[in-house]
Amino acid sequence: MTISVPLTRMKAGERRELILRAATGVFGTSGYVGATTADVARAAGVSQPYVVRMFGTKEQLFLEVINRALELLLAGFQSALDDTSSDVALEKRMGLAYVNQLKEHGVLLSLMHAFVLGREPVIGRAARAGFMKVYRFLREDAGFDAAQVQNFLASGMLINTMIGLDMAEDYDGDPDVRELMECAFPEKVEMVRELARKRTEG
Amino acid sequence: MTISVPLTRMKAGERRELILRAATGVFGTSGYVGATTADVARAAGVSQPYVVRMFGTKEQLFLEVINRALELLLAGFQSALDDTSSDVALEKRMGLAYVNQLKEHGVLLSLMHAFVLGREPVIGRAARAGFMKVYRFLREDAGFDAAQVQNFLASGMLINTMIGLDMAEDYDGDPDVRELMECAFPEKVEMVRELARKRTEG
DNA sequence: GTCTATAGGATGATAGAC
DNA sequence: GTCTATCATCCTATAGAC
Repeated sequence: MTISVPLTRMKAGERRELILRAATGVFGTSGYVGATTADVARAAGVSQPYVVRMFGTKEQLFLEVINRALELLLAGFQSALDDTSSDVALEKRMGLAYVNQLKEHGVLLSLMHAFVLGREPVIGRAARAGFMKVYRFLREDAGFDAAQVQNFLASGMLINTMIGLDMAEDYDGDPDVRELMECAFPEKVEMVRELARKRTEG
Repeated sequence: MTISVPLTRMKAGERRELILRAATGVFGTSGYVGATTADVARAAGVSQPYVVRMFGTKEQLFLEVINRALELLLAGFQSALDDTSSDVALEKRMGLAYVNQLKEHGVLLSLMHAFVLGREPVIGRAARAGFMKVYRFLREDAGFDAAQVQNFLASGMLINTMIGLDMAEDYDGDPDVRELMECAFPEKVEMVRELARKRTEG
């Protein structure tokens, strides 16, 4: 009698997280429509039907991806809020928390893709609700005033855009791009460029 | 002998502009991947194969759409730059020129969709080049300093995001949304809401 | 829990008539 | 210049075995 359990078996919860991470990267790169469930499956090392089986539909998978991204983002903000040890201003700590989300590719970009699909009935509603959740966290929990929130979110959207553009591809080292990025996220430019380099090589 | 020319005939140049306008709206709503050539054809009142015939591929059509959008945007900026009659500050005039592009649906959103597709080989390159064109116009022609450009572009990306989210759909009249939008484009909130209303009704 | 096979639907693009 | 018909591809989702 041989062991019939495949070596690749694991608990559903673990696979779920694995697939969600993979999906985050894929949706971040290709967007909701452009990403295929087969892309996600390949990235996660499972079969395409399994992805669908586990999440029901591609749409539901995407919703879980952006909900997870929101949780990560708000958790990062909450940590920045709680960390009163450093003497760095709150606004700056929050900015760093935002940029730190770039460590996992697709977290911010998946959200960005959702944010420009407001006319999709289901995704649009979720995207608006998610955006407002962030807004209210900044306004209420973090205590930002209206101008601060606007500034903060605007910078965030510019960062998203430049990451989405994949600026490092054609303009790595371009002084104009460098100037723009330093303005948008000083102290973090090196980290961003390094991430881009790592991807190009890997 | 009867007239065999269909009533719908027109010169290619006119149809071209007609289709480009329609495509701008469709791509703005659904994004590059989500928009279909059939959607564009329907919006333009022509057949789907005709759209493909005229532009070669969907990709080339999209490239023409974003190039046209860039031309409109830069032309608007140039006008704001030339108009020295008013005593409004240049930065503000440029901001109004930006928001005025909302009058044609899809101009800003098509660009935004392109901006988050940096990893698409062809579209990504065009998107980066277009973004840098705007950047250099602001920096050199308009004479903005680094911080001004960063601020201006950040506000622009936030505006794009809120338009893309279609905020008016669920949050029309919400005081939080109103506050955020007034911050982002004062004097223009009414115009934007009116456009949203017109769409909902029409 | 995970896979293979495949159905079913949409979509980009071509062929060819008028 | 514009349309109808149609092909080939791709992709989501289902069925069912192990």
